[in-house]
Amino acid sequence: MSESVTAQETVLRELRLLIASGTLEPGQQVVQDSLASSLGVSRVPLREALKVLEGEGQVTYHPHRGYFVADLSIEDLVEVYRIRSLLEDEAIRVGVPLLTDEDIEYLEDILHDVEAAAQSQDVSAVTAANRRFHFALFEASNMPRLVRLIKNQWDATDAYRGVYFAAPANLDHMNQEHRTMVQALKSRDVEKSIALQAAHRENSVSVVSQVIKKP
Amino acid sequence: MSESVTAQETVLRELRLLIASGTLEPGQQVVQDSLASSLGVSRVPLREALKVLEGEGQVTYHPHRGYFVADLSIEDLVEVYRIRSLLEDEAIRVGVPLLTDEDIEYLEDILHDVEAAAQSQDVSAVTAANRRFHFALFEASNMPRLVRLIKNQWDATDAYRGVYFAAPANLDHMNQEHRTMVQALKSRDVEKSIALQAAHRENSVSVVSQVIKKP
DNA sequence: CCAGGCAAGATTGGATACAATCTTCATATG
DNA sequence: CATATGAAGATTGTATCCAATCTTGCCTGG
Repeated sequence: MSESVTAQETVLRELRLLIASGTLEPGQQVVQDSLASSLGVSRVPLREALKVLEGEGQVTYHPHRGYFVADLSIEDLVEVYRIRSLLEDEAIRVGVPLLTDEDIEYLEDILHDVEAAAQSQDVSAVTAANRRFHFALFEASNMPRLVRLIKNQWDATDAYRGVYFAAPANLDHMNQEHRTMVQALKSRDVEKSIALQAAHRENSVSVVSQVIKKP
Repeated sequence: MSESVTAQETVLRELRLLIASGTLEPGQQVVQDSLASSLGVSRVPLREALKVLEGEGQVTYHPHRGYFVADLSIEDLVEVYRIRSLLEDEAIRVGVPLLTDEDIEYLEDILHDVEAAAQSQDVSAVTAANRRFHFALFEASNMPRLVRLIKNQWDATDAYRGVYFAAPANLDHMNQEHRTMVQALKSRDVEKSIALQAAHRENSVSVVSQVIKKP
């Protein structure tokens, strides 16, 4: 025990999981009283965590009516991915020339994690490691605000992205792309890196859009 | 009277003003108890408003130590403006071809407001009208998430930008640029619009960076 | 003189209680 | 039958109170 962190931080992490896992379904109202007690806290830290998520667009807020899990339309999805491409292209453009050999070794280490997780069909481990891989690359840009914005865009679609990693074919494809990406990074080929990242995004946008269209 | 809004919204607006006007100085701690009572509310709505500002990067938060008004370094400023250019270029690229004649009339109306405010040396009116002008343009993109991100970047430098409009020479320059911009919009010249917006940004970044360097 | 530690005060974090608002549903009314 | 009304219940919004943590400054011991 004795997590020296605050309850709002704990609650925020929990909420992200609940949303990303779909336990809290898109469109659903977040009833503060029941959720707070189910998390073992009062409504105060829960409300503060919800305000953070509101700022990230993960939930919407209507005064006196409460918070609702954000429900992405196809238009929203397209917009999020367009914004991602603007921001990620920049992060790569700036970051790749700054990559040290150690950075690339580190990226390869993470890549092993991704592949190990893929091997054992552990979807949530794949998701986590994949995220680490891409953000290790983005962070090479040394632009913390930019990286934070990219994170927000990723989070916005987390509730839908899980399905992508469920299919083994997608996993193989992803691993292939990652390896090609590392090759491009090693030769510090900015344009190729950007193109590969773009292709990577396009794959998931098409899959996620089908999930959204479904219901 | 009977503003049916919530206290947290009111407080949020007040806080923005306090920060933009420099009443709350960069780096300064936000003491919740005194600020809350000076605003006539309890700490709860204040804390929720502060969470929103934290998400926008207007204040920083350290658990058990509190909120501090964000203090931009030169590197932060450069990053904010680089991000702005990525996002604003896109908004213009998408929005300009969609502009209706009515939209442009509306923009010219706002432009009159800006010039009237400039004439009467009303710095805060200039700031407000100038913002309306640019965001009316950005909103033509029909990309609400993109517009919101741009807003955040503007807010991040609001505490410093006031000085730009204080000098009459800058005001003349700005009006000139605005008029040229409207001409470019009328001919739906995307590239020229982007270039003009970029020049506009460059002016203020150089001025603001001097303000930051000073202390 | 300086480093470390300890106690008092200040400040933030969170739980509870109550007020304000919204939602629902039964009832009345045209 | 459709619509308005209004009261009860549900839910959110905020104030207050107490607990937890941090800061400050004094004191001690070296």
